[in-house]
Amino acid sequence: MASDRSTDGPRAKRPSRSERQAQTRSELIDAAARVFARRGFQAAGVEEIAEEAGYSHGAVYSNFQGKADLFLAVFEDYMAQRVRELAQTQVTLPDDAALELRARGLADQWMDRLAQDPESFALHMEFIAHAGRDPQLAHRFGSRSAALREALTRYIDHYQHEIGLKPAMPAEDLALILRALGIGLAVESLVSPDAVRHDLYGDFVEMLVGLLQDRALAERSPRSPGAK
Amino acid sequence: MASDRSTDGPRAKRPSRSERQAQTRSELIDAAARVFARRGFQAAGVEEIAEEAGYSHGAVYSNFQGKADLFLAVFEDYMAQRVRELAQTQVTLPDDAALELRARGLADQWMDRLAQDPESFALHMEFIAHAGRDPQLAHRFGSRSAALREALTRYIDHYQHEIGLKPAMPAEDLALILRALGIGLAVESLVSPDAVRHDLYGDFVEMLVGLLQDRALAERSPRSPGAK
Amino acid sequence: MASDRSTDGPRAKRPSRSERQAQTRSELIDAAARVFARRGFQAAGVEEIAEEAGYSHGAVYSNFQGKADLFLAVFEDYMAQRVRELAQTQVTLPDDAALELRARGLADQWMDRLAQDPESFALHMEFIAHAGRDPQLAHRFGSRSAALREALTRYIDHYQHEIGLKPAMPAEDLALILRALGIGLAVESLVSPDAVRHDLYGDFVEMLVGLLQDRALAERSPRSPGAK
Amino acid sequence: MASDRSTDGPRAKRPSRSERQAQTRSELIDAAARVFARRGFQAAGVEEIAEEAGYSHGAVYSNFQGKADLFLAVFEDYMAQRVRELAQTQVTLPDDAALELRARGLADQWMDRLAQDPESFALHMEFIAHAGRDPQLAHRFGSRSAALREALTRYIDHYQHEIGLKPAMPAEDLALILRALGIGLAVESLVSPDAVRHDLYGDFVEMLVGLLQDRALAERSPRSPGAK
DNA sequence: CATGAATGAGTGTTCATTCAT
DNA sequence: CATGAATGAACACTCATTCAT
Repeated sequence: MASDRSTDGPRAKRPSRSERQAQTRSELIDAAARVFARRGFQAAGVEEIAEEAGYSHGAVYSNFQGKADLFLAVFEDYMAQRVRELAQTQVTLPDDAALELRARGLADQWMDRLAQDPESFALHMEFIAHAGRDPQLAHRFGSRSAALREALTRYIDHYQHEIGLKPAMPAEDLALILRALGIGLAVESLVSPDAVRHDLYGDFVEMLVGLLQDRALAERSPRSPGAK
Repeated sequence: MASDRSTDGPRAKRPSRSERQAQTRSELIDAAARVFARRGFQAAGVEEIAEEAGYSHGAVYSNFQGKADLFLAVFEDYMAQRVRELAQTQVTLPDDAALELRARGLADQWMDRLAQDPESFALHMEFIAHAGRDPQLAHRFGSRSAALREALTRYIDHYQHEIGLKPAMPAEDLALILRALGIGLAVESLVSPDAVRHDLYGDFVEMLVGLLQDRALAERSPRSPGAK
Repeated sequence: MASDRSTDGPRAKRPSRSERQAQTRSELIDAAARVFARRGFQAAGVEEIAEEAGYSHGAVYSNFQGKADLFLAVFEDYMAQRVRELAQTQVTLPDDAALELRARGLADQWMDRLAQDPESFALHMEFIAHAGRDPQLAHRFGSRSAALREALTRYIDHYQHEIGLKPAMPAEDLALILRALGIGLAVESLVSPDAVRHDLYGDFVEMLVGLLQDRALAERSPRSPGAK
Repeated sequence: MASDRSTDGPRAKRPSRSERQAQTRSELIDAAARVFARRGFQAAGVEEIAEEAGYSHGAVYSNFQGKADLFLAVFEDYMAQRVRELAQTQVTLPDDAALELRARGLADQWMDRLAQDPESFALHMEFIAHAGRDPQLAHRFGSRSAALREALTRYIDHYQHEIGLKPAMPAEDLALILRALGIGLAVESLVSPDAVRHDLYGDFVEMLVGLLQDRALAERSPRSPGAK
């Protein structure tokens, strides 16, 4: 929980120096998000970004270490947004929705976003490739990615518990697999846009969850000694 | 038509013009493969590649349209190699190996290669990101990728038929999913090297195939209440 | 619980406004002297200097017109120091020391300092070159240099009078020549460190003064080779 | 299919590739000399230089390692010119001119050039200061300077022998001293243009040579008993 | 007076590509 | 076909300086 340190009460008319800087920073991040998405990481010029935000390019260097640092700030915002979205989903969907449908819901959401905004995904891939040659950068990127992976893990864990699917596979692994699948499909659709049916991810996830549930049920019921 | 044969021995095959060119081309491709893997697509210099092959950079432009074209040639070779490898695997493994183990074999092979040579994967991701902003390039890249996808589809199809798994999911989709998963896990491990267990891919695939088989059996078994 | 600030110490001399400023100014100059010597005029950053002094870079602009102005202040201090040093030398050396040895003493002092701290000389050269394109700056620099030149002139004049060397060359010219020689040798040793013997300056000056004295004697008593 | 490969032998009208490059190189050097003199080393832009020569700035990087390398090439030409000039002087002046006048001739020549083209001198000082922080550069600069120093040494040596001045001071030292004096006076006149009389250098050199000659004569004369 | 956010001028260098030889 | 001189687009970053607080 954050506390407000302001002493001048609720009506601070004049933005203080640090408020103004926070605003500048945030405007730069927003502008950068647009320009990076539009042009890609490497093709985007620092000047171009600053201009989009209505500042001189020097302002970028006043607020960030450099282009890569600015990108990471954009990415951090983006991931925070995704985490919030996931929490939202958890609340929105009826809690008693069939597990398959919840899972497919997340998958479809991913594919929808991809269809709507393939640039952002391409951008992230580009940055990963860029960071792949720079361990320091890779690490900074990775730690920002972790938040979402962990949120997804918690999400899955929650339902696994509820339904008793647990034994099939640790939530952590499942979360990783599902995310990896989403990423992989996105890559494939970047390369061969027509090769990836929009529903494929959802179909597969739904099927997978169904299979896991069936098995869980079968294992609990002593009557059917099962296959094999 | 043959030109003048000089007398430098019966079997000293004097390379013809086109043979010589094919040789140059192939030397350039090999050199490029090394340099691209070592330095990345964008960081690799045309000069550097030509030098590695023992030519001047101009030679590259005599044999390829440019850097991207050279890359595609390298990639084509690489994919052809992978296809050949897949065929080899099909032959090597005992044909009666449990399906799960075959599937896991492929998955493990992928992870092994990734562990050994992460650079190549990073390279391909980099190029995909690069091509992502250039539809023409993306298409050229995609069509080179297709070959492997198709080979994998045929491979899966073969076993699905044999075992009667067919209904669960079209071979094509399954191939796509499995590949996507491999790619996604590779991406994750690029970003967070420690987050991806080496066996995870194999474990999952083995489990998945097991589940599918179980279901197929169950569906055929009279005792189970009708299919969904 | 924070304690009260105003109770620290009984009668700590509270610096007045202008004393405080003079102190800041002087701290900045000292810090600048170190940083300029270490990094050179152009490579030294205003920020770096301010940091060395424990201020923000803005403090520099509150106390000086800019970087060049700060440099001139440093240079002024430096020259004042040299002038004081010259006066000191005048007092220290036995007044009846042979003129040759006095002259050589100054020369050797110059070479010693150069050997110990070539950076300062390089710094001055750099600034001269910088100011060379800016007449206003050159003039400001020149007027600070003049003080030392004049002090040296007076110094020489004093002994010329005493010994009656006067006619050979005006003290002003001789001072200029001797200084120029020192500067030129320093430049040479900057460019080719091994080309300049450490004693060369002293040897030459000693010889020169000897020659001048001989001639003065000869002129006064054309016929009698007087004793020294 | 006759080619228009001409067989025109020695009178090749068309400049060969390497001739053309030599020409480009030389044009760039000439242009650089002008721009460097006009604007200074650091203020001169590579683009500006290339433009002055009628090439793209890339041509500079095709022919030189970079800006500093280009400068060194300019400087090399400049020094070669000075060496040639010195040889010329040796030939031009009547060989029986009084030694004092020869010496003063060189000094005056130096001051004349300085008066005419102070920029070149300022430029060299600037580069020395620049190179002062980069030992590698300093060395490259120094070795180009050496040629002139050596030529001057030989020049002096020649006349010292002839007249029997030798013992006073080794030619090498004298050459160094005279050059250093010229350089130092140039520096002084850069800093305080009015402080340096144009004739001062010549006057001093003339006097110095006179003194040395007198002493040499005195030492040879049997009448002076005091010779060591 | 000191601070520091923002400015913006200033630039050498790399490198894919072209084209005359 | 191979060569390599020349092109020219592209660019992140530094840093002295200003000015509102």
